[in-house]
Amino acid sequence: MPCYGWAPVPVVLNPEQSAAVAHRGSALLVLAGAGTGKTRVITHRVAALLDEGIPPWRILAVTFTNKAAEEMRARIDRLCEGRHATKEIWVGTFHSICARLLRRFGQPLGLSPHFTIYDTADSTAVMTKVLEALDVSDKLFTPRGVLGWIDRAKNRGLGPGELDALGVIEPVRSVVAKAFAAYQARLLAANGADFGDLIVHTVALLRAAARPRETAGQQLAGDDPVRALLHRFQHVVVDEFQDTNPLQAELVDRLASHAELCVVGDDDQAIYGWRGADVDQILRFADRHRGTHVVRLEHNYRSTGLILRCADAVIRRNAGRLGKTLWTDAGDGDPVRVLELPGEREEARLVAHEIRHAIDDGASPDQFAIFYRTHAQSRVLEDALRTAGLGVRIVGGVAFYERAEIKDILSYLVVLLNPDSDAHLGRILNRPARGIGNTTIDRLAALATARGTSLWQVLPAAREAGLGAAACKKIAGFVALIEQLRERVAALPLDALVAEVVERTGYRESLVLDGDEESMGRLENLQELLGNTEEFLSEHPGATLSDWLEQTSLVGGERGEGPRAQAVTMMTVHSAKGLEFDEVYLTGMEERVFPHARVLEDPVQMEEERRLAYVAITRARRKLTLTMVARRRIYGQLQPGTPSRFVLDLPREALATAAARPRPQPVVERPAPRTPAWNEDVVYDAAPEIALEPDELEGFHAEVDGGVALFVGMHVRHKDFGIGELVGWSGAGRQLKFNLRFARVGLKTILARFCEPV
DNA sequence: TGTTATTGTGTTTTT
DNA sequence: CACAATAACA
Repeated sequence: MPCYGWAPVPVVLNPEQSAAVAHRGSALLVLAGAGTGKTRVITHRVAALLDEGIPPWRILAVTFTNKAAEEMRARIDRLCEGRHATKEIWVGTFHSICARLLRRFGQPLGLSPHFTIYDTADSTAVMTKVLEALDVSDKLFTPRGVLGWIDRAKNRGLGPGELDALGVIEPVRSVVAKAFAAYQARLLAANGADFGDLIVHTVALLRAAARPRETAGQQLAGDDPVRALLHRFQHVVVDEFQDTNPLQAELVDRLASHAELCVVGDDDQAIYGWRGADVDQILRFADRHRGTHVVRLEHNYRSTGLILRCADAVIRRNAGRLGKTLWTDAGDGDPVRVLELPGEREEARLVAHEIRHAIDDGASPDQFAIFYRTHAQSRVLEDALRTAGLGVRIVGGVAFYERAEIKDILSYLVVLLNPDSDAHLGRILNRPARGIGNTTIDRLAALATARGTSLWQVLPAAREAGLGAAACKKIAGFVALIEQLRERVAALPLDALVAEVVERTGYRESLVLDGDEESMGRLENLQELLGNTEEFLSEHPGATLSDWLEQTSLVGGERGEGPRAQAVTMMTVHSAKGLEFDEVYLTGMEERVFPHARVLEDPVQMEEERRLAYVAITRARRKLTLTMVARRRIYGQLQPGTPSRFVLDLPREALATAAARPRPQPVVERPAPRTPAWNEDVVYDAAPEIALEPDELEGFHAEVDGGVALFVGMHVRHKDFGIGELVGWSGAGRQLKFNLRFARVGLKTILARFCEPV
């Protein structure tokens, strides 16, 4: 992830940052507010360690997202400028680091080096089979629900027999326990691991290696490489520590068992509680590590004063926080805007329209970001941006890699490396249709179960499964196809291999023969997959199939074409964590959207939602616009929208108003020095004094006349006066009047029908 | 056995 | 409203 535009970051580290960089000799906890130079501290710390002579391979840096890992590596490289072999530093996400370790050392656990990482869809497919076999009510036990319990168990390091700790009540507990065990057995037999397993298995390895040798078994004795791993790292740095779950915390502790540990985090940005993350990890860190040194970073270098005021107004209403207050010396900056529009199309058009104009005036597209709470909101926005001729880059999104045709081809690729992966083999056996029907597959699966082997193993024995000659012939053809392709894996470069799979399996041909619109779309998607593969190969020369599969399962994707600098970025607020942009549009600021309908009843989740809003606001450097709509389509039904409580929490003097009220001066003031709240009782901020009443928002309402969304600040052309800025309006229809400010003639009130939108 | 129509069904967020 | 799972068809 590049650095977006300018940043008013001082050349020299401030005293707190320096302290965090320089501290040695005990565990270090850096409590770093948004935009306070957290990544800077980490990268400088790593660079300093290298300068002190620590070998790069003895340093480990862990992040949560691949974007963060990429950026961190890039910044370390830049800082070290060829002075050190930075390639040898281990930088990665929890999951990628664990996958790497398991490929190398996972054999004792039953994982071969080419084990398959199961994504959510793969796991669901397996669990569906498991529940069918258990013959339990599929109303009461959905694959998703059971997997949810299993995931929660894994996040806390619990096995099928330890579900009590989760507080699962009885009929559920025993069913989940059975399903859990059966699911793990299937995954292991298929040489597969789901996301949670990556951590679970790695911790198991490290636990075993840490035990005294006599109990650890033969193969772990002596020059055990895993044991060596425990001594490998001298320094471990963990970013976004507030989002670790208990098992990940154990993983960190073990990897750092002979290292100095530095964790960086912000309790106000903990937004992954639903995934098992537990802020307690950060709260209890000092208890687990004696002599922990704590550094707090509160000086914000990212955002302007009024943006920070808004952020503070939102987050201060949370009770359970350590209580930081960000401050800046950057000045107020532009007021934050709140705009209401009639519907989501208008909302999208407004955003597109404004960005279009800014770009026409010379702004760079990558300065802009559009955030939303859920992916479902992205579609309308994407359409509007494309209509406005803007390049779009969508992070995550209605995942490209989850589309049927993509999953099919990727399943072929998985099978080429790991034919025992039943879930993937079962998926492609008859895709494209080659006359291997469900009954055939069911019988083969039954035989595999009876023999305790994988599906692939029984394919040559199709006859013994009671199948007719025709079916056997087709199976044999399929086996031959896969085996031919397997021979090509080592022979072809990655992109050629993928192309060959699309071709030789007859997949492309079947789509071409179909010829309808949908199939054409699928063909395009396959083309895009090929493009992504080529891009990956050029970024990672010599990458193997294994590398590519890991990338697709762990990294997910970005959608959009063209160079990044030419595109506006769209993403969920969750994906935005850790990033920053000059100008941010935060859309869908309505109750039931953000905060999401599902959290309204639960105060704990509501606090997380509030932190999410805080994260969103603090991404903006210079300009922040919040939009909300009067009516939104949910479930295909028009639903009235009410302003988000987070909007109502904003201090009115930080907002742009229709009446262009004189702007007050106060920035967030430097807070009085406070004794560190660390490990004491939580500090509660004083009650907020200013907040918006719902009716105060009226001045912001935008309206639509003739299909054009109106909003304060938009530009309008008049044939005599030229271009003017809209400062307000009155009336409606033919009587709609604009209050406009023109550069030459100043303020004018003009009938709207004499003006046209620019 | 494979394709198509219909009826449910359900939606946060991610590695 | 979309999409998936099911039912009815060819």
